[in-house]
This record gives sequence, structure tokens and C-alpha cells, in this order.
Amino acid sequence: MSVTIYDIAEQAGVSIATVSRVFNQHPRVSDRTRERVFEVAERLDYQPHVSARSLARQNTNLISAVVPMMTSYFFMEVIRGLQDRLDESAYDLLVYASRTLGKVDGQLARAAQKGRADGVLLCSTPLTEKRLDRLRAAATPVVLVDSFHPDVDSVSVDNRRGGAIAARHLLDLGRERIGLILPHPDSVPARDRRDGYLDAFQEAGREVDEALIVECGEERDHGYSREAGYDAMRELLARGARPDAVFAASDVQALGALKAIREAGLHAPQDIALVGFDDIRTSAYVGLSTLRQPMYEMGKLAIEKLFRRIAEPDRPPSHTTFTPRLVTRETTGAAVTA
Amino acid sequence: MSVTIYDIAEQAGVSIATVSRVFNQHPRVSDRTRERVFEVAERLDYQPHVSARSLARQNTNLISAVVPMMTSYFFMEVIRGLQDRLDESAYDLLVYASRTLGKVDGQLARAAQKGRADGVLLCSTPLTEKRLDRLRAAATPVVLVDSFHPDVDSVSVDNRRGGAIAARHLLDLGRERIGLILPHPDSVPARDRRDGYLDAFQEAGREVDEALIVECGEERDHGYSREAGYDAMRELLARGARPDAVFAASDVQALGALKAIREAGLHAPQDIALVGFDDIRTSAYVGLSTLRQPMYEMGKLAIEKLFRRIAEPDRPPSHTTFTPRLVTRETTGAAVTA
DNA sequence: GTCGCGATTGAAAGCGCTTTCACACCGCTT
DNA sequence: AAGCGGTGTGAAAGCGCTTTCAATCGCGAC
Repeated sequence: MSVTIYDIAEQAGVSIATVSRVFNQHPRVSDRTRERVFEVAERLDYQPHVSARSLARQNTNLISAVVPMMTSYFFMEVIRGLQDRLDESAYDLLVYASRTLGKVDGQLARAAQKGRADGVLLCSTPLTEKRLDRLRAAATPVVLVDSFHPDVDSVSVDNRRGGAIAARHLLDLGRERIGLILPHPDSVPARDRRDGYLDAFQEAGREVDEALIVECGEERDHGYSREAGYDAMRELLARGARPDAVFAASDVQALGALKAIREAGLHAPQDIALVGFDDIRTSAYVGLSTLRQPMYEMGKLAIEKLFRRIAEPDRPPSHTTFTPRLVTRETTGAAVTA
Repeated sequence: MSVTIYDIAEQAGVSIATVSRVFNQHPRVSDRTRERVFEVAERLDYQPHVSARSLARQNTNLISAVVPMMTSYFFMEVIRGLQDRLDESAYDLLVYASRTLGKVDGQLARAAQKGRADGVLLCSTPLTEKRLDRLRAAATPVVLVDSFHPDVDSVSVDNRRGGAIAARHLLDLGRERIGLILPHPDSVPARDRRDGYLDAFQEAGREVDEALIVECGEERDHGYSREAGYDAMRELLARGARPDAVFAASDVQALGALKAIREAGLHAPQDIALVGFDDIRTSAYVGLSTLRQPMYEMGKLAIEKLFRRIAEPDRPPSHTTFTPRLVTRETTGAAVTA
């Protein structure tokens, strides 16, 4: 088999306890023995066995992240944030990326299984009571990303506020008929964005025209797709009274919508002003106005909170809400930006 | 503490060995005891402890993937492939995503540490002898994705061939001055694509004009970025004799180049035909001709090979090479596609 | 009535590491 | 000379599970 502390102990003429102490930086080891142990370990190319250590220490140095891959860019950025923060620590990252919401519970169960990880990050997934029970039973620290529950640490974005800002922006432009393109109605962030849209109308003392709201029934990717946006826009255009502005609840959908607009021989700010949500990479490229979510920062902060919770399991829950920032580009008439 | 097999054994009136057998589907357990054990386990909400099991079984049911995040879309798609295949198995995925190549060795060491994972996937990273030694010492099965070594299983793309196809396409279009935009010269796939470009010229009996080749010195993301492509294109345009076609060794760079072209008041197929490499999502959207790599399939296949290798450690190495497929779109004059 | 055999089970020895407890030893103080 | 606190170390008991080995039991075969 491979080399264990027993081999080192033998060759260094000490007990395994001492070897273990050396590797755990225990202060009560004489310099001489420490050196001897290190020398032997080096020579034998010793590597501690991860599982054995985890079992004895009752911790794993692993964090699991449960991330529905619905919108890939969001996912990417969050992972980048996690990874960058994790790089500075001794923790490794377990990724449970599901493509359908149906799989989330299964993945969550695996992610939180006893002895699997020291903490769980749950992204963009509503925390039902059932899930919370499960997590509590597993006694695993959790942090919610892009979702909220009063009893659990969370990092999220004020989607409702964002939706309001988007609609408000279009209203400020003087647009009269402002459409709304939504993904699958099960998506919680999307519902919040819609509510924000409604808020803005109410605040402005304007009536909402239900005929200008299109929802996407698509299950796959929860309707967060270019195709869904494209179809929704076409539907909107076909419905008679054409909108002169559209708020798409996600950038991917907005891109699809933009394509549909162009194909209809229309132009982006002139005929129909368009705002998305997310600020994915391509948005800057094509000049799509949108609401920027600090996904990378959210990922970083989520890990930070998780570490804090692991260190102090009994601290009161902490919630951070970012307000999305409006980024105006060509599709709402801003000057061309790089 | 939490509930263990001892608790179950006690309550079910059997030994822990029997409990273990029940959970491992050992055939020699009477139906009566099996039911009893299950009943108690259910009642106590028992979950096996992952580390303990790993230690005893000497395997982890974990796969680690070391993925440089240079080109995010590539990364995403590969992960999707891995995940989809893994979903059908009992394995979980450990992700080591580094943003600089400098970190790869550290991550590889962690990914392959003893008892960490049952197999390692190394993506887009040349397998040096030193790395190979390390992996051999750890006795961990490895599969290379987007890279090659004769002794190790691999799934890759024929980048050289792809480069040749790209250049050939531009030559077939009758272009005379065909530029080449490269990322950081350390990138192995990029070197291969360049060699392919040279091959195509040789085959066509044409001279290569060194003045039309631009390399990117950028360390970050290895030069796989929009900015790098943008700068490179500007450099190319500034160098006097303007190219009438450009092959960019990656789509992200091609997008940056496209921006530079437009800003110079030029048009994509007419003045300068443009071909990228990768077929990222945005490429379809903006009509960029490119070479498509089956990243998702590569991810899936890589896991497949890894499983095979874990099952039969001594089988001869197996290599699969995909040939990238030319996708012609507007930037090389094809009709507009969806 | 005994023997042999398969089915079922338990005792116990790991897997490789951490950690508690106790002990030996040292140089000092009273 | 006895007592003391501090230091360095080893023995051994886990951590929660798997697996080997041996024992027991019933049952049909002889």
C-alpha cells in the first residue's frame, strides 16, 4: 500500500502520535524530532490520507455548492467568486450543477450528506421547509445565494427593486406601451422582477396592460434562453398593438427578443427600447441596457459567510442584499460604449 | 452525535456487520432482518458517514476536475458534459478551476491527493513529465481533456486540423491577405491552430506573411479575451497593409476583433472575412463563422473513459480525437442563420 | 441418527489519522 | 532533599464503516 504515518514513525524512530503532531503543527514537539519526521516524510513522499483525516477530525475541508445551471453566465460568475475565495483557504469545492429544478432535491441530499462537506451553498433555489428540515437534520451550515429565508444566511439581489428600476427607466424614456417578457412562472427571481415592474407602474400612476406581458412555459432552463425570449417577442409583436419598449427579465431572453425585433425590421432604441437583467458578457458586446448583478462578489461573500457560520454556528442569521445597478447602453438609446 | 450503524444495530437487535451488509446489498441477509434494519434506519433518519465509508472501502466516489477557466464557455460546456454523465452514476464532482496557469500544479496536487478522489480529469493543460510523475505516484487514474500524452487516456480536438480548415476556408474565399490572431504563445491548442494555418498555406503553395500574425502577450486568461482580440485587430489594422481576412484562434478574440473592425468603419465579410474557433454561444448570435468543438460531448466521453480506467487500471491508453467542424456564418459571407 | 452443506449472523480486525491521558524527565524553587 | 511546573513523548482509544473468518442453525441426504 501507500506510505502512512506508521511507516514514518518507524523510520524516524518515534510514535505515530508524534508524527501526527508534527503534521498538525503541534507546539510540543522538539525541533530535532520535527526535523527528523519531515526528513523521512519527504524521502518517502508521504501524503496524508484525506478520508482518514476527515474521519478522525470530523470535518472535511470541503464545501458543496448546489447550482442550477439555468443561466450559465450567472453560474459561471458565482463559481468564479467561490473559487477565488476558496483558493485562499484550505477548502475544496464540490459542485452539484443540475440542469433541471427537479434534480435539486437529490443533489441537495448528496451535497449535505453526513461527512460530505463542512458547508453547503444553495444557489437560486427557494429554500422550502422540507429542504430546511433536511439541512437542519444534517446539521450542515448553509448559505443561500440569490434566494432568501429568514432563518438562514443569505446573499441576494433585490430583484423586485431591479424590476422597478428597469420599468422606471423605460417610463422615464417616455415610452407608452411597455412590454414584459418573463421566464417560467416558477422562477422566484423572475416573479420578483415582475412585481418590481408592477411597482413602477403603480408609482407612476399608470395602468398595466396585461396584453403586454408574456410568460414562457418552457421547462428547460426554466425559460432562461434565447429561444424563449425570441418566441416571446414574436408573440408580443403578433398581438396587435405593438409595444414601444420591453423589459425582459433576463439578458438571454433579451438577446432573443432583440433578434426578433431586428427580424421584424424594427430598430432597438427607436422602435422598441429594450432592457434586460443580469449583465451577461454578451450584453456589453451588443449594447444591451440591463441591470447588473454583482455575481462574482456574491459568490465571494457567500463563502465568507459560510466560513463565518462554520466558525460560529450559533450566530444570528445574516442577510446581504445587493441592489442591481442600471447599465444603460444602446438599446435604450445610450451612446455606444466599449 | 449523529446516528451510526451502532445505533441501528442496537435497536434492530443485530450486529453492525449485518447493518452494513443490508446497506451494501449483500445477498446473504434474510428478508426479515433486512426489513427490520431498514425500518429502524428510516425511523432514525440514518445517513452513512461518507468519510468513514471512504476510509474503509478505500475509495471516495469522487472525481476531481482541474479546469483552467481561461475560456469560460469552453469550461462551462465541459462541466455540463461531466455533470450530465456523473448524474447517472454515484460519483460527485470536485472542481478545481484556476484562473491562471500558475496555479494548476497546486490544484492538481490537491485534486490528486491520496484519498481525495478516485480519478482526475485534467483539462486544457499540457501534461508535463513532472505532473505525470506526481499522478503516477498518487496512483490516480487520469484522463486528459483537450491535451495529449501518449501514455494517458485523452479526449481532444485536432486543433491543427481545425486551424488548417479555417485558413483553407478563407483561402477558398479567394482572400489574399489572411491575418492570424493568437492568444498567449504558451497556449498549446493555440500553437496547434497556428500550425494548421501554416499547413493550409503550404498546401496551397502560398507564402505566409509574418506581418499578418499577431500574438497576445497578456497573461490573464492566457490571452483568451475580447480585449486581447480587439487590441490584436487594431494592431493588425495599424500595421499598414490591411488584411482582407482574419483567423482568430478563439471566438472570444474574434468577437473583440469584430468590434475593432466595425469601429474602423469596415464591414465583416466584405472588407475583412473573419473566422473564429470554439463556437461559443455568442458566435451564433452575432453570425461569426467558426470551428465548432464538441465540448459537451468531450466532457461526457472523458468521464466515460475515466470510469473505464477506474474499472480496469491496466488497459492500454485510449485516445479520441474530434475534428472540429466548420460552421459558416455571416462573417465569411454565409446567409444569415438563426 | 448423523453428516454435510448452504444460509445467516456476529466478533473482531482493520482503514489511516487525531487526541486524550499518563508518564518520564528536566531544571528550579523552597 | 522534597516538591514543582513545564516539556516532550508514547500507548491507546476512538472516528464510523467494511470485510474476513468462524460459528451457528436448519435441513435434507445418507
